[in-house]
Amino acid sequence: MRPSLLTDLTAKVRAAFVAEGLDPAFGRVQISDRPELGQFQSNGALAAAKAAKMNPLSLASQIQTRLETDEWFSNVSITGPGFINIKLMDWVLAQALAASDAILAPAAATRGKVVVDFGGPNVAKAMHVGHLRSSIIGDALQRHLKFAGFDTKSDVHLGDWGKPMGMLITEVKLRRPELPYFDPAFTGPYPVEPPVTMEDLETLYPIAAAASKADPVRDEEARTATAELQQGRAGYRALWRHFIDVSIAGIKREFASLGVYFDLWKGEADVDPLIGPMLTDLKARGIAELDDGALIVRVGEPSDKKEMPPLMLVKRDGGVLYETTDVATIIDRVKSLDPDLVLYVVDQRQHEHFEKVFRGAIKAGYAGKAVLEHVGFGTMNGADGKPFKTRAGGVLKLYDLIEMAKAEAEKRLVEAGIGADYPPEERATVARQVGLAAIKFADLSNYRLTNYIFDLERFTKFEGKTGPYLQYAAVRVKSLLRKAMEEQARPGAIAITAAEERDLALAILRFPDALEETIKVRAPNVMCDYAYTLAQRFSSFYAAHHIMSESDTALRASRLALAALTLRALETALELLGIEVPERM
RNA sequence: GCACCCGUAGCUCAGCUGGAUAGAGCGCUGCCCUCCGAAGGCAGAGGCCAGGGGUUCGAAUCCCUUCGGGUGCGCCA
Repeated sequence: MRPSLLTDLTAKVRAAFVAEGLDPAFGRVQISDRPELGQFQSNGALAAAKAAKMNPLSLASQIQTRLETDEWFSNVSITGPGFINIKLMDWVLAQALAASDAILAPAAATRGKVVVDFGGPNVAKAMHVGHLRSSIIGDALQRHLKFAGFDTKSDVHLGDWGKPMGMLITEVKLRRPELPYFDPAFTGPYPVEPPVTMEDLETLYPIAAAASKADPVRDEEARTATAELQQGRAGYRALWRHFIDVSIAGIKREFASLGVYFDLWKGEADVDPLIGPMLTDLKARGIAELDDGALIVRVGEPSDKKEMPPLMLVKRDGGVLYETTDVATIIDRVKSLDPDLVLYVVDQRQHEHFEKVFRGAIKAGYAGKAVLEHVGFGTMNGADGKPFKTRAGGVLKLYDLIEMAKAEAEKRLVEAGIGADYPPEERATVARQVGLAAIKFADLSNYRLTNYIFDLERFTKFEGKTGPYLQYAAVRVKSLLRKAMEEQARPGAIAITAAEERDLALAILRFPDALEETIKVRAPNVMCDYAYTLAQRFSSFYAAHHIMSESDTALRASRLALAALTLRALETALELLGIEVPERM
């Protein structure tokens, strides 16, 4: 973990507690709730006094006496029942800022290996708003993990092996039975040209799904086709391969337009070869058992508040499920990557599924040293509070959502009179960056488990707590620094003198704490808050002190340096959230 | 029925490893551009933290319970 001002302070206060013969855990320091009393506070004396049956005020006083000898502190006071308030010398802030390069730079990968499983697009299905949260949150988390020094591998985990594949095969068969893929006597080679386009698949899938739901005969056909595909029927495999290839091309485009990156493009089908041996192994060791024709693993534990259904590996009809591929994927990842942690950024509604898979994998000894963790999230709802739908009641495609956001951003730019003189390409780029920032920040700034209401008009507003506001704040600093450059005004040594500088410095220096907290709770809204507070503090500073007209050149140089550092911290935070900052807007 | 998530300002949301006077944005009121980008800043009004019990010196935070909303519960993903 990278050190921060807060961790340094905690170390000092801990030392004071230890010197009093108390547990260092009591020395935890936090940002003060009462800024007029101090910049930081420690409430440890209260808890420590309780544990040691001491008087909290006299204990706090002893800690105070020890802390007062430290040259870092300009003031250590006690208020209330024993709160310790701390103010730092301004030179401590200046010194920390001078050394802040270390806290704002990415760390070398020394903290272990993490696999982040997110996105989860399905073959043949257009990506829709349901994929948005997983993609945005997962991407933000992988960026944070990489930056903080974890060897991180993201995997899109394509949905390419379940019953939807069987449904599609039967739908194509119904429409074009003459194709060689359906002729059992055909010995190949099968055509190289795909018989369907991405658009075809997107049309066919909902039809096939509806048919399956409405007609038990069709459903049975789909089930059979899925089983035959999984058992290796050549024509089906060849046709399925086309589905995959056509789909992946489209899916890659979608993720690229979102600015979301994956290290690995694996799918459920990739672990198919592992499934047979895995089932054999589980049966041989008596971990899996037959129950009513299906192969299951009982994963209930005595401590369960309610009965946990078993992990189902093979259905009565011989088909496997995503539970099966998920367990096999753990085997695959442990074998190829041997991670310390695997994060599954998937809708909270699948929580029980993951609980079963994790228990099964651990019971079978497949997880290696990896901690398996489901990072769930809530739904994105429409204005009515129900999961987001288009006006027509359908599912909104991700592509269309992005287009809407771009158009809305464009509208705002026109309203604000920005970019009228920009070249068309730059205008389009800025509209895209602003639209994406609006969507991403709105999504990420809510705690991931809460359901939130999607309101594009509100998200794209340039005022208030929005992505575009943060971009604006960063762009404004860039503009200031450009102007300084033109006027040959150079940044210099930072000296903290004014209240707004102090507040801004403290905000910048909180970056490592925001980073670590985001990772610890796997929740990017922490970093969103950091970025927003930082931008606000800068705005206050900027409004209170006119920099370029400052006649004291040392002071001007200091303030320029503070502005430059703010920009660096803000851009870094936004980058971790997957938000781009234009040069101007 | 059982389990999980949630209920905080008019609206949208933070805060939840217990700590002082519960925060932000929008909206509302009033100020601030002859000066670096006002998409901004400053100040203000607005809350029995769903209700009720309990633990504690101290509860929005932990426990129990009621009500209200969402989700899930063996052969879909």
